[in-house]
Amino acid sequence: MVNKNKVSFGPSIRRLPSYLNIIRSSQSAGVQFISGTAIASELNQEPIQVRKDLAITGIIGKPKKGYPVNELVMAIDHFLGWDLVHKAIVVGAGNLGSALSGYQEFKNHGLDIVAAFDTDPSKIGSVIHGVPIHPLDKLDEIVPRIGAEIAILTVPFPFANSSCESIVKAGISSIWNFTNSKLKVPEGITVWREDLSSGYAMLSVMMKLAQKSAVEDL
Amino acid sequence: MVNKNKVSFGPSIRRLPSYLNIIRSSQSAGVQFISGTAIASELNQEPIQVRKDLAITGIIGKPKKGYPVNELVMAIDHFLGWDLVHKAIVVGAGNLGSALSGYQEFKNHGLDIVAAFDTDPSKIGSVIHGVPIHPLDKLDEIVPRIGAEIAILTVPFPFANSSCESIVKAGISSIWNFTNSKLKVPEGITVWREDLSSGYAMLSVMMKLAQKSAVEDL
DNA sequence: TAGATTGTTAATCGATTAACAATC
DNA sequence: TAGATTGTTAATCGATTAACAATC
Repeated sequence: MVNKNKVSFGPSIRRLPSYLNIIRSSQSAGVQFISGTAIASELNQEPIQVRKDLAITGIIGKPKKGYPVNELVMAIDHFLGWDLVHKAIVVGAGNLGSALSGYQEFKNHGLDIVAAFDTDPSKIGSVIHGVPIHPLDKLDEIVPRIGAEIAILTVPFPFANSSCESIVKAGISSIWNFTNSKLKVPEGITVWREDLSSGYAMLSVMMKLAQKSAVEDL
Repeated sequence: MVNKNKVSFGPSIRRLPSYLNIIRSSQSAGVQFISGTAIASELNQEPIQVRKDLAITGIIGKPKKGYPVNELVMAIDHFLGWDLVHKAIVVGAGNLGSALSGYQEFKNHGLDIVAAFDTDPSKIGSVIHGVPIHPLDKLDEIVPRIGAEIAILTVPFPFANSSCESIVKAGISSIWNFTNSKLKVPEGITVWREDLSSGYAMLSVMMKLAQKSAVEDL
């Protein structure tokens, strides 16, 4: 039971969705085969990296031709678990929660947002992007009924951990955490934290470097 | 001019914002010193990793006591460039754009969202979270006037590259890209892509692994 | 056929972790 | 003082990149 929470090939997994985008658009263009070289050049990457990444999905390409597009799409979808539908709820129906509820793309990846929860009485009862908003204290009752597996957590920071507890208590075992809070969860609960601050940290540092090298270029 | 676009210490930079959160809350609790050990245990990390990460900011700790909280906050803020204010615009004033405009936290990190742009006539002229929405074709005129440096790109996928072109033409050199599109930009433009799909890919694969190990536990 | 592209094996690179003397 | 915590140096680990024979 070692490494229970360690996902190998993290970087490769994170790159697969970009490949899938490109491959899918070749697919709808009616192309039969796509080479790792072509995918790489589209993304400004090295071809060897694309080949290594695709290898983890189990797909086998043909020398000179590339990878069979239809099989490749299926292989990536399956590897990512995107060929299965998971019902999800949004907890915290603010702007971000609304935005995610409306993301058509997620539906193509098997993420089916079926309900949202909030404490604001003015929101409860209304519907955003086809998703009904329920009172937060009905989690226990509604989650088992609708069979939700995933909670998308978009409450304000101070409410993150209490909401998380309610979510776990309601029987959900996977949480996509958009708050800045490091959630304290019992063993067996899967959490992925989407950290916008760290994204801005990267942009900000890159900006500093760009300015510096622009000065050096003078 | 090698490595112009390579940021060293990427993983460390991405972890710094989490540390900053914890250190800031110690700061407001009036604590004078915080140890790497304490930060690590808060985040379920190894202390050595925290020490290594903090070292890149130039801060020096005191054996047995830890790091001086006030100096540490300043060191991280400065290293990340968060001690400077950058004016930003939102391009694409949908739900996600609105959500980001309202993020109070970003303001604390020097990100000042001063305008939004959209093509939808029903949105133009209105104000979200204090941010006025302008017509997209006024980018050229308004960006130089307000001195915006950063564009937060939250348009739907098909409009990503054309919007990006307009943004660059208007004189902006840093783009925070929330679309799924790999942007084609001229040299010297800094882009950070915030990729929600790759986040969901990670969650999804982790869910598969969790189910598998739950079965193995029987 | 000739040559583009594959999968594999090996080399390099960078990040994480370990070990430990220094020290407040 | 004793011991917790630091910064540094070395070891390990994992990811990326290079090299290349196999092949359609």
